[in-house]
Amino acid sequence: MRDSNASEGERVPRSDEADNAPTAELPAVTDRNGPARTGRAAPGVDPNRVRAIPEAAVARLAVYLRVLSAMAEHGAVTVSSEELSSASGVNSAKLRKDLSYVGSYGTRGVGYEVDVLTAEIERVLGLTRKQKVAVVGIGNLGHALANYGGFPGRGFPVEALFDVDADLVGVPVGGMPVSHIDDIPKVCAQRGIAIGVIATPPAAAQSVCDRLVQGGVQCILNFAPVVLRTPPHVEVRKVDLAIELQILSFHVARKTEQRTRRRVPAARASSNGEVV
Amino acid sequence: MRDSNASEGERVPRSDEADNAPTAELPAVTDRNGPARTGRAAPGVDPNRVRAIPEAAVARLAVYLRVLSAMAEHGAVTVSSEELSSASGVNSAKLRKDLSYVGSYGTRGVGYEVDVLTAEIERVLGLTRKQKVAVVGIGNLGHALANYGGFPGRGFPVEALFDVDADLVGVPVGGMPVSHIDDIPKVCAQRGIAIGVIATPPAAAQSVCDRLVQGGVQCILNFAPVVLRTPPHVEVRKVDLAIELQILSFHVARKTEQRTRRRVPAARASSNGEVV
DNA sequence: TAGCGCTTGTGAACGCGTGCACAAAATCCG
DNA sequence: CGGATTTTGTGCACGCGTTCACAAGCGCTA
Ligand SMILES: NC(=O)c1ccc[n+]([C@@H]2O[C@H](COP(=O)([O-])OP(=O)(O)OC[C@H]3O[C@@H](n4cnc5c(N)ncnc54)[C@H](O)[C@@H]3O)[C@@H](O)[C@H]2O)c1
Ligand SMILES: NC(=O)c1ccc[n+]([C@@H]2O[C@H](COP(=O)([O-])OP(=O)(O)OC[C@H]3O[C@@H](n4cnc5c(N)ncnc54)[C@H](O)[C@@H]3O)[C@@H](O)[C@H]2O)c1
Repeated sequence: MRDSNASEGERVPRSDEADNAPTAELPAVTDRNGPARTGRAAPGVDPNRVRAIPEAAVARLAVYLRVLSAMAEHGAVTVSSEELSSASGVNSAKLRKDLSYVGSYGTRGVGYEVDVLTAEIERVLGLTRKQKVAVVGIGNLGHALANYGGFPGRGFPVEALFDVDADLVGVPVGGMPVSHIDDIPKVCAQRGIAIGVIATPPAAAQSVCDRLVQGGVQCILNFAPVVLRTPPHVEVRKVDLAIELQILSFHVARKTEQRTRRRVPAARASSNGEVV
Repeated sequence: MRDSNASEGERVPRSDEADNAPTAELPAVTDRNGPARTGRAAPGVDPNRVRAIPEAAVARLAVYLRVLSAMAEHGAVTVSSEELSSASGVNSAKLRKDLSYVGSYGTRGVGYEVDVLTAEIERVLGLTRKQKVAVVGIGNLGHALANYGGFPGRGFPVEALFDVDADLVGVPVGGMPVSHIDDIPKVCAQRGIAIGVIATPPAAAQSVCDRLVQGGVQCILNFAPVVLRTPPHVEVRKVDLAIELQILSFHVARKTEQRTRRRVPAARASSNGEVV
């Protein structure tokens, strides 16, 4: 996904390490290792195993978390891998493999305790500490993001808003006044903001990104359809809706093409000889 | 990469065909979304198969398209794989491999003609025919989507809006009046809408999805944080912003954990001698 | 307590995507 | 006109993620 949106993780290294960089693409996901704190790594497990969690698995763990929380609200106490996987839309073997990255918190013959599993996934995903979010570009999309209750509700309080528009500065949006983009570095550093969301026009995105980095922001979620250049330590994820639509469009085209081909058996051959 | 988005189209097959689902995702990647080739996922060997383009490659092709269009505006006539790849944030070998799925339209020693390459990628992605889009749920997000010029501008005209709210029905948003969700099947079928975008509250998403499918929609872009169940022929991609934030949060956690461990030299060395 | 049925956890195989490295092709230039 | 130069296109190898299949483990029951 994957990604991403799967599909994804397209970070461009800044200038210096420009060309031969192995970089980007699946930026070396993890190596968390076992015990650390919080407790007993599963008994009998290789003591100092350094395990990397595939990014795709991280994305799915977040889905499991959402499903688990819905199940908990519904009163469920335990859940089997079969139930959880079908509710999450994945294969049960894959689910168990994903959970094995988290640790061994299931009971054979029974399943998983919903609250335990929830807590452990949250621990691994680093959700025990709330990450503060700043939104830059309070236009159509920025307004929606600022008003959205789903972020604070999931441990991502929106603690700063920025725009360049003088008419917007000072105006409260979603209960938070908009600041000017010149203050991005200062405000982000002061408030300890970890995640920056860019919802500005594409032309402004890179400069906004630079200021966020300057302010100590560690991750960026980018809605502007441009490739951002960042230093290696900053993680970037992009959400490009036009690309999503184009991927869907591709599938439509493929399907209708197949259907047409089936109806008209004598299709032409393309230049490279393959049947089209 | 999903992630992304994934990526990562997590479609759950409707009841009947339970396990062998092609899945697709990543997010992603993308990532974005994820794996699963675009060719027929048929278990049997399809002899004269359509060239299967990896979904990740499709996502990147869409990026190349955007970059190419920017280059064309800038007056570029030809472009080398090196230029295009660095502007797109990918490895040049990968870019050439991606383009090879499209065909051989480059000139060795020179590069690619911008307009030719653009046209060929558009052809492969099925962008030669405009795909009509409907947006359901004209709230915060739906408003932003309906007002967004980037969709029509890229060949995805928004041709219908729907909401359940009686106060909204009939009101024009972004130049298009809102219809009632009960009319989804009828209107979608009439106007030949291919892509449905779901921006309703999670609880309403599945029923909206069902109606879109009923109206003949072939693809769905889902913003509601729920797993949609659809018949096998309907392609679903999800955009879950909370999951994006959680993935970023995971990276933050990993980094700070590493940093902490490094500061506390009591850390053990792993068996293979590498510093942990 | 022993046996049985159920579910977890994971080793191992497989398949796919990525990156490397180079031959092929086309242009440039002397 | 032939060699040097540039850049494409791709065969191949490697590594990661997915999937299978099953042993290990736990609770229940007799
Ligand atoms: N609206 C959507 O549904 C949608 C969908 C996909 C992508 N996007 C992308 O998201 C971004 C925002 O879209 P939008 O529809 O909200 O645009 P918008 O024009 O409504 O809002 C942009 C906002 O950014 C502000 N801005 C302009 N320059 C700025 C700068 N240098 N620093 C800070 N703020 C600045 C503007 O004042 C405005 O408030 C765009 O890049 C767009 O391509 C939007
Ligand atoms: N706003 C964001 O930035 C954001 C971010 C991430 C995810 N989302 C998700 O996107 C979806 C929409 O978010 P929003 O902020 O726009 O919500 P919203 O409450 O502002 O808007 C929801 C709209 O859907 C309409 N609606 C309710 N039930 C409906 C039904 N059965 N059929 C059709 N329409 C119906 C409502 O009338 C309303 O207009 C939600 O699922 C939310 O979780 C939103």
